[in-house]
Amino acid sequence: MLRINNTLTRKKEPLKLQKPGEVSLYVCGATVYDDCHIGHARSAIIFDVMRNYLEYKGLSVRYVKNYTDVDDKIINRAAKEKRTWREVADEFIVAYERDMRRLGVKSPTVAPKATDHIPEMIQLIEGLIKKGMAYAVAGDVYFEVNAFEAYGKLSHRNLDDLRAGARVEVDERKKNPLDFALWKNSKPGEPTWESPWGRGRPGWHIECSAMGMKHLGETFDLHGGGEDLVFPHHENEVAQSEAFTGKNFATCWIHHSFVTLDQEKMSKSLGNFFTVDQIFKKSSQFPETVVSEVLRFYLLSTHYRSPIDFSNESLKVAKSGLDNFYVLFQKIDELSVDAVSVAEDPSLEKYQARFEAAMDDDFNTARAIGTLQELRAAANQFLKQGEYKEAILLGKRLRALGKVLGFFRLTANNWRYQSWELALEKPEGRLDDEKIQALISERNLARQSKNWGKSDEIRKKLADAGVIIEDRPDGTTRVKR
RNA sequence: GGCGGCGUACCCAAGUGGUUAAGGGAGCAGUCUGCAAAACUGUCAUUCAGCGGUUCAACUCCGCUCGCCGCCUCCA
Repeated sequence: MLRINNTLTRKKEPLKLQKPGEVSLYVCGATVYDDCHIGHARSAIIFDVMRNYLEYKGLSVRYVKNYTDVDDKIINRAAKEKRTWREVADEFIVAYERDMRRLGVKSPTVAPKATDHIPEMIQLIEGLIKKGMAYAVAGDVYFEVNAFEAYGKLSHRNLDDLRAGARVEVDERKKNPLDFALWKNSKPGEPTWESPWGRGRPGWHIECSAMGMKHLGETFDLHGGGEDLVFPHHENEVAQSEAFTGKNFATCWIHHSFVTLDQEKMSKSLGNFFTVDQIFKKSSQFPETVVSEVLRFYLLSTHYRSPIDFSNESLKVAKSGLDNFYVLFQKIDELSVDAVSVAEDPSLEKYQARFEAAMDDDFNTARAIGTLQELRAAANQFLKQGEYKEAILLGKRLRALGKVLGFFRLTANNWRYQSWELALEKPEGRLDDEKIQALISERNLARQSKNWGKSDEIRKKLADAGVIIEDRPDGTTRVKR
């Protein structure tokens, strides 16, 4: 049974669904004002894996991940670059989608944009005013936190503790300094829409409530995002949504931890981040799928609620971990045994069971990867012992389970075996298949005449071009690029 | 100041109130090999930041200390 850590209760709870067999999942996506960095990649990959696993378990997942395309940062960037806010937002939506594609992240069921939901937001705000939960002041509308008695239940804080004013600018027009804007009177040059309170634009939190309710209904099973969104973003979403509907906004809240750099949170404001695009550009001699799997392997090798430190060394380790799997696949591919004729062997079920037990325990991908590695070792043992059918079966199972995590999307032939250090060096002249084969034939002739000097020279030449060769016992040569 | 998290071998990282503390990387030894690589085998924490307490039994529960980090302002 799948259990998930719920921020609301701070406990692992069994997944509870409103409709059997169907999961509604809402994730706060990106505010599109810049390229996304590894931290965003972590978020996207974690929820992609959760979604995959839910589907693997036979559930149908309706996954909504939004774009916040109206926001101060977008407006500021546009002003700085003398462009329209729309141009900026569109540019980074395209960039985000490009990065998701490269990362192998599947598209959500719906990817709504905030600006396509202005009428829904206005409706929500009007409802809140009518209920006495919000008030308008000179073109702005604020949510009144004192009117919502459960305020703080998600982030486990109470209004007294929050001691407003400590870090928030006090606005005399607010009844409570923690009251937050649902609607903002806009200044000249800013995006604006007609509203009952004059021309203006939405506040930060309301878009998620509006989009979520529209695409998933008033209550969703799962709502996720980064740890830093717990307060105030998600707390405010809970307040405004539940004040409006009188129902729970989400049954279970999932929050993941950060990617750090030298132990410090990677963030735009600190400037200590690597963008996804940078990583792909820096390692352009590897096919994108290879880089993508390396990033995934690295990001999933730590549980999602623990911070993970980013370094080239970690990527190197992830790369060699994947190499070992692909070497196995390559060896299995070389077998002449017909896989189709191989019957399932129930004794191999245990590996799958362990994988599932790990994933059922709050999506413990680190442990799940451990079970894949055990499975790999077992398959290698079978190969060593000449039990090819068992090896093939395990290989198939390995690929199937790896798929849930987004691994093994390549054939063994298309994987690249160079170690990760090469990724940060300039690309060497590449050899095409024909040249490689010619060199190998030449080397094999040299080997036959025991001309080891020449043989090693050719090996070196191939290695310099990024081609690794291994001699098999039968005298043939395995090529690893 | 308030709330929360973390500290496991050289590195990364799981984990449990009680027979062997996953797995990976690196290292070392061996099998194999012209060499190399891969794979396989063995080895690599009597110990889980420190100190107390609860318990028949704790690394796992409680308290304190030290260190690191996050949120309380935009942030995945």
